[in-house]
Amino acid sequence: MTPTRNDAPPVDPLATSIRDAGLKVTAPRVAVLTALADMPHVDADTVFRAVRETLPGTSLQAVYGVLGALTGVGLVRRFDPAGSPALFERRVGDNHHHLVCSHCGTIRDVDCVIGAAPCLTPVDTAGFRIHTAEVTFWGLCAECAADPRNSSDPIDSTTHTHSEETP
Amino acid sequence: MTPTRNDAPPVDPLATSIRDAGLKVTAPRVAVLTALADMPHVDADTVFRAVRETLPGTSLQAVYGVLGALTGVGLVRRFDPAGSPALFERRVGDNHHHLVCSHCGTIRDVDCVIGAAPCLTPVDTAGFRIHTAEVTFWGLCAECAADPRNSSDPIDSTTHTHSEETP
DNA sequence: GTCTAGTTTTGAGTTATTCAAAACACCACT
DNA sequence: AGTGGTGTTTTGAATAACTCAAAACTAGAC
Repeated sequence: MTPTRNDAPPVDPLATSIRDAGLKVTAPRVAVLTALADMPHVDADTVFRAVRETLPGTSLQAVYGVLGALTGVGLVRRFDPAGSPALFERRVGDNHHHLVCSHCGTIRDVDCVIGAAPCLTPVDTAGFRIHTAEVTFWGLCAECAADPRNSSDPIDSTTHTHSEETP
Repeated sequence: MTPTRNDAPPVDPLATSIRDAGLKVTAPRVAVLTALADMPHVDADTVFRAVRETLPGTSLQAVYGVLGALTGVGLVRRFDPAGSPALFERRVGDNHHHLVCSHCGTIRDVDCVIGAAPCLTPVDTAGFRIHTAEVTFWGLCAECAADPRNSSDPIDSTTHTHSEETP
């Protein structure tokens, strides 16, 4: 215990990162970043519901706006798997990739061996000035692969719901 | 010239491929495949407008249905770049990848060095049974890179329109 | 404390896509 | 060649995920 005067304002690393990125620090922004700290890959609506817990009255549009702003300055990364709404994550700057379960939609990060983007370059770049190589691995997660019902699961790019089906 | 009897019915390779895939051969299906033969990466609406030329009265829903069916049997490949509607292509079975211009949305195919999917495997598969590695390269196409206005074009994943901006 | 550019709210609109029921047509069989 | 039945397509409507715009608000520079 050090019951001394406390005149040093608590430095909130979240607020600092927002400010350092050149954005104004606002409650919705802090709330969105906080929500993303708990949940690795979430869509805008999930962020919205999480933000509402701590900051009721926040609008969904504000969440879209905040996510857009944070993504724009590189504090958040956006990732659009086919058949799913856009997902957002705080892990940023390491150009990692994603494993997506084509049956239940679960997502796992996988490290990029190279680290920096673009970690890959095509043989023929067709004159493009490439800045990113986005890699998405599709497959069955351990859980879905273990379920005998999925043993012959095709590449059904339409069924990315997180549902359990009853036989 | 061999002006002989012609009693062998003309074998339509398109119709044959559809039938061989286990689907009924219908006019909309042939029309969609024909349209895709001309256009490498198009969205459902573009296919729809092309199909209408030769087969008026075809509904957009039919086009969605046909594209879904053809994708399901592997005659067509679907690809969902972030910020764009789903695109369809007939080039199939070679696991090729895509170059996307983040400024104008132009898409170019790039050969997969390996050929078969998954052409890549992450170091840690987290127990996933991976079947595909989907690689998308983002950058500026030669044309957009040449335009000095785009020389500092950021990774603006929101501007994938095929528009020209007037200064 | 005040001002102002940047944010958020409020309210509405759009786009891409899917669902469902009824009409229709391909093609296996007679 | 006709016919039946299942798979397709049409018709009509609904939905999810996002975007736009104007008015109200507020963080932070002065």
